Amino acid sequence: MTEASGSSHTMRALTELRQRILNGELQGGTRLLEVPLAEMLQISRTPVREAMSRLVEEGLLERARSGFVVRTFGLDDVIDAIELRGVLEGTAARLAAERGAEPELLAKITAIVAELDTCFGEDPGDTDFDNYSRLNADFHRVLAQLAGSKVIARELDRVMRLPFASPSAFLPDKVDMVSRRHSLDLAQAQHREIVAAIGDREGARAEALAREHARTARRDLEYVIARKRSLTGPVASIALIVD
Amino acid sequence: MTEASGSSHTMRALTELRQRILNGELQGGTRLLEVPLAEMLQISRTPVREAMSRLVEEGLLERARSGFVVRTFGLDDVIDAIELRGVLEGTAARLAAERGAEPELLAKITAIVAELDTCFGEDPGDTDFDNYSRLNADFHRVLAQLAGSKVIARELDRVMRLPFASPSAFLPDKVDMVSRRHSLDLAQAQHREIVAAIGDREGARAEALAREHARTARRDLEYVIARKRSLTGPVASIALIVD
DNA sequence: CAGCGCCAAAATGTATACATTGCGTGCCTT
DNA sequence: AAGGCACGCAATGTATACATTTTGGCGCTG
Repeated sequence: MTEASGSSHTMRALTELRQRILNGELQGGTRLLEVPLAEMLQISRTPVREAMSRLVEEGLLERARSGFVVRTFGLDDVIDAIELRGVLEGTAARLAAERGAEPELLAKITAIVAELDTCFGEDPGDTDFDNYSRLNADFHRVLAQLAGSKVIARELDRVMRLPFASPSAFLPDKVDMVSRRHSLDLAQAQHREIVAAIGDREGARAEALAREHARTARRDLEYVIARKRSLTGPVASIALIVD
Repeated sequence: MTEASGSSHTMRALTELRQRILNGELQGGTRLLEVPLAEMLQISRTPVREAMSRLVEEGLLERARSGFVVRTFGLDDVIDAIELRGVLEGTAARLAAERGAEPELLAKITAIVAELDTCFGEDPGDTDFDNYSRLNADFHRVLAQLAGSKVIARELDRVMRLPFASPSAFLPDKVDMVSRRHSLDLAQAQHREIVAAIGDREGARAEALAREHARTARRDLEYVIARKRSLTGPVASIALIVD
């Protein structure tokens, strides 16, 4: 939605490179050379450069003395990114409460929380993780908007784009669904509380709750890392990064 | 220091454009066209593009559907940026206290605070604003490092680069030095308290103090805006922006 | 008169050739 | 043999020509 959908060469290079970085194919510190990449993608250096430039904006690459390198993330950085997300979401929640959130957005996030409930079946094995993941991402997106601040929403968006700061990154497919379900129950209760606090204009409480929510996510991540042998899919990068 | 010193065409364009944006010559929302800029700077479109791309990274420009526009900042955004800075510096201070700051950095920031004292002469009119401004920037830079987190330092750096979020942006030359001096006294007292709280490992207190410090900066800004007729120099952009 | 669609020109996207820079290697000098 | 200078390669920086997309306006039509 935020992404310009263009099918130009730049976009293809952007998508391709982003994927390879998130996959872990391109490890942190790897220098990206324009010519080999251009040859690999069968395009000229120009759109490659353009794509790399945008990946710097996204925080996945860094500019070196000359050229670009893949940004390095260690376990410490992962933890810090989640901490940061919690702080920013806390701020968003507090400001939403203090300044009074747009009723429309408040209704929207309430609806999302309600819909999240439908992902939880009777049986723990019955949880709709995919749907939860999508709705959870929506929750955090709307939360970012609730403060009604372009500046804050923008920085929050930046942080969430860091490959692991996203709250949906910790929902791997096949990992011990029963105990994951436990985490999600807790997270869902927190969603409810955060929205309630904003509705009640209790800024400080909303902020504290949002921070706690992120702390839960961090614990989830630590759990995932601890069992990373059984991981596949979108979190593979984390498994590689923290090796 | 962070800035690559290169004297290439790209760097020249970057410097030139940045200056014109901060000057207010290029107002928010202005679309930047490559060809006219290239002609103006007597260079080709390539380095112009490159420079604009980097200005997106700095947060001064945005990418539109196609091309670039100068990012728009309103008074609300200015306030939010300062709020955000306070939150991030608060986080840095808290983490520094919780995790234990590097003694070397702690010594460094203590020295900066001490040196800041030397800027205050007996007479209010005797204040060395320039030196204060420089040291104050150092204080905030070191504070950003104290958390020992690349991720947090990076985002904080981003926010501080926003033209007005920087705590040194509110020290215009000729404006009512006596009452400015009052603000600086307060700010300096806060500097001291923040460092003390970090040294004492009082995370929550350090966080609260850093936030309060930013709130002081916001009040300073509001004061500056209120009297903006008498402004010149680096804050001229604010005067334009909030008109 | 409003709305739709198409055309032209202006602006960006892309390719490619050439310039410059930085670094490593090897030879020459002492 | 060791040090330094120079040459050359490889990579990015820059210019420019060409392709594609976007946009705004004009005229047609309902």
